Amino acid sequence: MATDPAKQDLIRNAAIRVFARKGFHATRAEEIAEEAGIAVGTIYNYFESKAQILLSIFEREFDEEVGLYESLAKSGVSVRERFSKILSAHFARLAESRDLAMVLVRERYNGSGEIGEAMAKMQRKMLDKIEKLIQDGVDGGWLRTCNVRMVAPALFAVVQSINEAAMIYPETQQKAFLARAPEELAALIWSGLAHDAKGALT
Amino acid sequence: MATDPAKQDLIRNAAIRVFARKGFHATRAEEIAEEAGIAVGTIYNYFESKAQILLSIFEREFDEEVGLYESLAKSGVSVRERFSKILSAHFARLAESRDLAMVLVRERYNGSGEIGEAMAKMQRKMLDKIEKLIQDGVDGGWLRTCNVRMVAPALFAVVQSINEAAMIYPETQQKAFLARAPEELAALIWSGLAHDAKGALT
Amino acid sequence: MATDPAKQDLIRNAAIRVFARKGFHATRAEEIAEEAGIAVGTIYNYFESKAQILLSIFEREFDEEVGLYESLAKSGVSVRERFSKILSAHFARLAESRDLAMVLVRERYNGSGEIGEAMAKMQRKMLDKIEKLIQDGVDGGWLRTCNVRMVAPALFAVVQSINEAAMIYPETQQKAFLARAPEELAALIWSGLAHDAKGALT
Amino acid sequence: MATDPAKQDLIRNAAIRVFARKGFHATRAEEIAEEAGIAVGTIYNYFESKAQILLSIFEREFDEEVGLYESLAKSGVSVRERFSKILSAHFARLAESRDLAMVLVRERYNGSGEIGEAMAKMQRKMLDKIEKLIQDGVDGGWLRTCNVRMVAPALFAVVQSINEAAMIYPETQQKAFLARAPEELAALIWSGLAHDAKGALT
DNA sequence: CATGAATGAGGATTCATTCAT
DNA sequence: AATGAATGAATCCTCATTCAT
Repeated sequence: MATDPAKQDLIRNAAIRVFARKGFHATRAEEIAEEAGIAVGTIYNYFESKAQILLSIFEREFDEEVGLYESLAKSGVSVRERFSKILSAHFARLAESRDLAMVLVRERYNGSGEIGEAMAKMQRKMLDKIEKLIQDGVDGGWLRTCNVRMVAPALFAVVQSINEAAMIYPETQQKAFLARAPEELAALIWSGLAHDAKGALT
Repeated sequence: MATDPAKQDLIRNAAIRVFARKGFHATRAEEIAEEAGIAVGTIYNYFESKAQILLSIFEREFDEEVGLYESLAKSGVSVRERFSKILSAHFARLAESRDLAMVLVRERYNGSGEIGEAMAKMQRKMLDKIEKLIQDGVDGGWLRTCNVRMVAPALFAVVQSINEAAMIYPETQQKAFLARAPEELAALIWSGLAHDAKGALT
Repeated sequence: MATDPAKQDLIRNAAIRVFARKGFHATRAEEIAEEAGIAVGTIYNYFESKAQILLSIFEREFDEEVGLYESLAKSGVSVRERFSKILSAHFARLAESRDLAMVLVRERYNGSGEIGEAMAKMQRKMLDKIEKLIQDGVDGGWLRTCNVRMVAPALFAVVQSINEAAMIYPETQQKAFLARAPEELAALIWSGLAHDAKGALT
Repeated sequence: MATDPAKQDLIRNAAIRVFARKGFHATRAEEIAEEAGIAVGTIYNYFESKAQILLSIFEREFDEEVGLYESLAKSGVSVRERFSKILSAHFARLAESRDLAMVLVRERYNGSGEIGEAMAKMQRKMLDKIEKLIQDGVDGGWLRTCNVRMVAPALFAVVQSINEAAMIYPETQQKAFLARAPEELAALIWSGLAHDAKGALT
């Protein structure tokens, strides 16, 4: 089992492109290899299975996002700013790679067996972070009292809905969505949660 | 190709249960037949393919939901009440069948080829309805001005997020989620969209 | 999983022929199917795996042989006659199917994992029977005292050596071997090779 | 193609250990390399293929055994002593390496194609030697008249049966088997099993 | 000579779908 | 219409072997 991280990235990124085009299940290992410009066998020098590639795509994304949450939690910035930062960072990443965004949305529940477990675990961890963020806001008086276990997934979903919208609407409208997304969503979320519902996040 | 609707339902409902348990791709036609208490071959007297079963599950759901929208649009009730009615109806259906809810969320993007097209089309249609609902609210002064193309999917996502939350959190907590969902989500959505953000939907 | 025993036999016998020709490992599932005049998939309606076919070949043989031992044990015939009967029966079966004989010899240790375990278990069971047969002979005064745990496998091996010999020597000499085998082996086992040995088994 | 005999031995011996553990077919070239403490590629500097390693294991063994026969044939010792010497030498080698013994028994028929031919050829050659040994005994009046083409493989098998017995019975009983083997087998071969046989080989 | 990552042919197994009964 | 055994295309993954470093 080889471990060169550059080649792992090569394969992972090729996989992202093909998964985005055809979906995880419809993608054959050969196609990933072709896209990466390598032989099929090489894939299996770097990943245990096709499913593991998918998992590693999610892991990498979640690690980064969770990392952001944790660094913000330590940074002492206000909850209001944390929301801003997170939304900006999130959509910046999405803008970077439409393919990645597509895969993250489409294949969220496509793991099965061990991989499915691992992916569910990651999502739970992610939600825990969001819950904590909201709870901090409530405790600090920035946000109204609410059921965090319910609001957290709702926020998570709202943010991801932009991806979904972009996928469903024609290609030409995708850019516009992403550009306006942070502002619009912030307004939606904030006005819904602000203690006295006074104004948007801006 | 036989058309007895009762048997079609038998098969469709069996499929919903198995898809919920194992996911669309991991489900074999044989398993659906077993669950329905019939032979594999019989499935193909009522559906062209496994994918068509999935499509028909979505079609039925979307038809019902879209029907509700349309009847509400003609009924002349206020936008505020329309939201109420839609959320109630939606969660009533979810409460009826957790399995159905699970399938609707998980398999949203699992169609490929023709079936994928058909499913995307349905979702677009659904969003159109929601957009129209919001636009009506804005035009009537009930809702603040917003980008409907963006807010519509967000609302759609918020509502579905409850399903996702229920799936990710352990079984024991699922009941509680569903019980509180309509109230909590209404508050979230309404306070976020109401023109002067004055109070919750209730 | 279908269970028609006739078709199971069809497949098993086809497998015996191909295994004899090419060896277990060099035989592709497709070849067995072709030989049986069916499609590959059908094999897997009747056997869990290629290895299971091999196991089932051995099981059937061992069951028959063990059955013979058990019926002889209950029959009250002398040990001397038991040897006679067993040798005759054994070589009669071999004469029936050279392919089967070949497979039984060649693939004795080719199982691995679970199948390997199962095959080793069968051989142990077989040896137990032979040990018991010899012990009875010793207890009854027909045979000299000896280490049954050692002599049993030796006898087992002697009998099987005829197969091996037939495999190694050219085809034309195979018939002759089998015809003379029971007599010659009985003499060897009973009296050894020393010039002044007492007499053959008859 | 390198020819350092020390490294060839290193590889061959590593292969013997792994073949004994997992069987020839289940052993990957990589595992042999690991066991030998070298890289996979190195194996192919010393052997043409994995099958060639197996062949070379057999060749070495057979050469030694055949050499023994030939030196005995020239030495003028009695047939009775030749048997003694051969059995002692054989079991001495077995005692030295259980792994080797295991491989010799298990993989006897696992060659295919050219390697299979070569291995069969060696076994034929071996049997020729044994046949000659027996024939000499018969001609010299030491052994009773018998069908040498049949008795030779039987003797060969009897001796190897000890390996098989050791493999099938649990590890703890293996030592005991080997210690008593020469005596017990000599008795069996020389005098058979009949109660009134004349006497053991020594 | 040694290395070990890259290669890609090869094969077992699966499973949606068909169709003879 | 119902059945379920038969079909065989499809695909993941393995692993012996090569060869650039």
